[in-house]
Amino acid sequence: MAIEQTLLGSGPGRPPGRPRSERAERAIIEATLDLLIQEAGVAGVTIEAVAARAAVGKTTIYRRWPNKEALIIDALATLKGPIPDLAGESVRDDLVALARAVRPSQDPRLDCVWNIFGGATKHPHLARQFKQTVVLPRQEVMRAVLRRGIANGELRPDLDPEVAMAIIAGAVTMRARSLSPDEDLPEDFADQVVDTALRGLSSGSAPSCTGP
Amino acid sequence: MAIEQTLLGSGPGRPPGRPRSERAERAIIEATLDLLIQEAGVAGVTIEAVAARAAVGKTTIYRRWPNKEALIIDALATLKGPIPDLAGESVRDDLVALARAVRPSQDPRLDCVWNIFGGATKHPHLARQFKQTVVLPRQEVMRAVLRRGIANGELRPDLDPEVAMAIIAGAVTMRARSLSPDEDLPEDFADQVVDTALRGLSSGSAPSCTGP
Amino acid sequence: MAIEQTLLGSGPGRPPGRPRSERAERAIIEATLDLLIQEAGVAGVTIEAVAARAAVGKTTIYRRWPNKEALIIDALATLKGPIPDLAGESVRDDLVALARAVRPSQDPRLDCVWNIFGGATKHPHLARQFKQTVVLPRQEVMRAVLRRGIANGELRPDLDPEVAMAIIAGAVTMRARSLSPDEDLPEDFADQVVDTALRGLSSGSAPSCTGP
Amino acid sequence: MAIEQTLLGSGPGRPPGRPRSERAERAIIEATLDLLIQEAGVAGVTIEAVAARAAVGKTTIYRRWPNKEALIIDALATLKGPIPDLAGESVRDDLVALARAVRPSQDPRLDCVWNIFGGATKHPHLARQFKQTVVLPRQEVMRAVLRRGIANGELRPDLDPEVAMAIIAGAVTMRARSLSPDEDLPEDFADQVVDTALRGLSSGSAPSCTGP
DNA sequence: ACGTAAGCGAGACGGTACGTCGAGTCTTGGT
DNA sequence: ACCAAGACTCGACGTACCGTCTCGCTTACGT
Repeated sequence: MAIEQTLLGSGPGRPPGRPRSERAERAIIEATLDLLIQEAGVAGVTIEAVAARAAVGKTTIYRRWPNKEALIIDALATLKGPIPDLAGESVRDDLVALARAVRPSQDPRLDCVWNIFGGATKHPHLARQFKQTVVLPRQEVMRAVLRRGIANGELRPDLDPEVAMAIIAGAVTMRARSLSPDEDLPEDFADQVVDTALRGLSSGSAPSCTGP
Repeated sequence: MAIEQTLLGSGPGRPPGRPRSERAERAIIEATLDLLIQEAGVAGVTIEAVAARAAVGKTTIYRRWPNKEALIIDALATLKGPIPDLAGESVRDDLVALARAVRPSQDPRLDCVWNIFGGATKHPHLARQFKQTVVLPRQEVMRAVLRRGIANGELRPDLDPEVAMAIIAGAVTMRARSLSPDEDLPEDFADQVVDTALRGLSSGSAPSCTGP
Repeated sequence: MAIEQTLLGSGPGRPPGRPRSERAERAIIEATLDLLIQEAGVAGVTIEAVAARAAVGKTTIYRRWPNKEALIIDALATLKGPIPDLAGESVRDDLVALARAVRPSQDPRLDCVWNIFGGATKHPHLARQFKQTVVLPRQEVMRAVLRRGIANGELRPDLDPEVAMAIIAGAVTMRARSLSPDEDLPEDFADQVVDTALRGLSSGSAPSCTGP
Repeated sequence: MAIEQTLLGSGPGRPPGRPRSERAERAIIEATLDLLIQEAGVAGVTIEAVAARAAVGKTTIYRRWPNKEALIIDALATLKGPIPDLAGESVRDDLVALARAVRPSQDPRLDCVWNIFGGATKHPHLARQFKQTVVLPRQEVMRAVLRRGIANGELRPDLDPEVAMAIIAGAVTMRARSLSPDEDLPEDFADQVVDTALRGLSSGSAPSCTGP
């Protein structure tokens, strides 16, 4: 999401002038994340503090990101673990894998991102961009899994994938965000959620049982 | 959550001096909410702007709330509609009613609150307080409904109420927060979620049927 | 030259709100002058340094002066000694008194002002204002003395007061500005200049002698 | 005052490598002067602006001048017209010629220089250098003229050349620096000053006339 | 003809200071 | 004891230049 050093269609040639320092870029991201956890929140992240900790001029930060929010987003995006590889056999197992990836339990910093981009924020433009690059790809994968389940009969044929997605992803994130900073999600919470959702809450589960 | 005009054991008598202006208090809350929606975000809410718009001195605000966050929480708490009265007959209907109340669809401002208090925030202390006063009471009601359902056989006996709560509340809020500012939740989303959750996602719903 | 706390025709009543701190104002001016001499130049005067040394917020400075230059001018204007009282008997003695006042020898800081406001500067507006408040009044006094001399016969009747002013004031300031920072004007330089100017440089002094 | 491309005793041979571009040097000086007048002040002269306007890299400037001040001095030194050729007959005429040269009326940019180097400045070192190369040579010429006048009887024998110099040069520069940017010195101001100074201000001019 | 040494435009680098904004506190006179 | 107004200190914001440092390229000589 950082400002790209544009080439303007001039072909593959390097742009003129001194190239940007990769070292600086890394140091800035690192410093940002450090401050996020150390200061326990977005409020503690100051461009000036980031610059100082990364031993970098403020200019060098602003050359890459237009403002503080954008920097934080980018920093958090690097935290968001990769989309997990799915076994592709059992739909249930794939859903559990995805649910687990919502919150890689080892990194509590990730949660911040959800506080910054919910609905109304200071920078709706960036929120949109964040959704594009981080949220949507994951949703797409889950949607595919759900469709596969519907197609191969593992899931009900009349299931609305959007509702199902909201249920699984929503349950995990909601639970994650109600944790204290020191707590952590129970190891098997993703499993529980997926199993419970698959089975259904009601004792009857009528429709599918009342089949002929 | 506002600072109460303390009595400190001085008996039941009115505190001395001029009483606080109710008019000012209302104007402040109103101004805060106006700014929240008008500026489309927490960032646009400035104590100075609130004071100006409410035609009130900054002092008058700080006399009542210790800081900006507290004011915003309080303002949002007034938005959060009351806990709905439940018919108490069908567990399914009660759950739908609660799910609907998560997001009184007429007021998009409500969403902000979830952005402010997720996990790591600037003021964990206030987040905790917010949870106490706003979130927990609602959870308690839902938990009661779920327990009732388990007890009377409408829901599976082995259901974990926490997981169920995460599923229903999570699905609705997750969906709400992925809306554009102008969109709104589909009228019957809460119904869909509850019905889907009750029924289960899987086609088999085996476990409960295969009981001896 | 500072920004006045305007009353806008509201009569003699005090403006509302907390009044500006005289203590702060004095401290700011003092700090500015200290830095001017200590750092030996305008370049060493930083708003941030002034604020720090005066134990004052930057805002408090900017509330009173629109920018750095204006502050420095005002600070220097306080240095510029008052217009001396003139005996009013001998024109020669009055001119010497005025010439001496151009540069109150005890204060080398004064010179800076001339470096800031000569002709072309960053802030022509302020330069004009400075001329109005500081330079013109002094010129007026000297002009009056010269006119008196022309009228009462002490000076030539065909003398152009502007030229005479340029000669006397110019000679002193030029000499002053070519001093090293540690040097000082010779005690009696003003006397020498006035006497030399009165007498004339030429040995003949013809015109006035060759009169009939 | 520019940094010379040093030879270090290697004889008369050209230094190796690509020689410096004269075109760049000229463009830099031109750009500097343009900015000086266009922005009406030293403050508007930015190395970056100069580089941009001269279509030159900043490096190319810094290779030649150690800093901004030095560049400006050098630029202004090119403006300062050459020391005029003096007829050498009438002392009065020579003084007028020199007085005129103080401010070649066609170029208002020249004045700036006096604003930069008066007494206390940012770079006393450079001010000294400027005096050495620009001011002193002119003073020397004027001093010689004055001495010649004293010797050949055109000027009073007891005249102090320093005082006389201050009077003539001071009068012209003082008058010049009190001009608006659009005004210009009256054509014959130098003449007036010299004549007035020679004649003396006083009506009596006694001393030289009352000689035996 | 070709290598080598220095110049060139461009632009990123670490800094310092700018002038602005807002937070939360303090101080007036008036209700 | 309250109120509005507005000044107070403090600290971060995002911008502009400074003077330095690479980049890849372009001269011009001395082999």
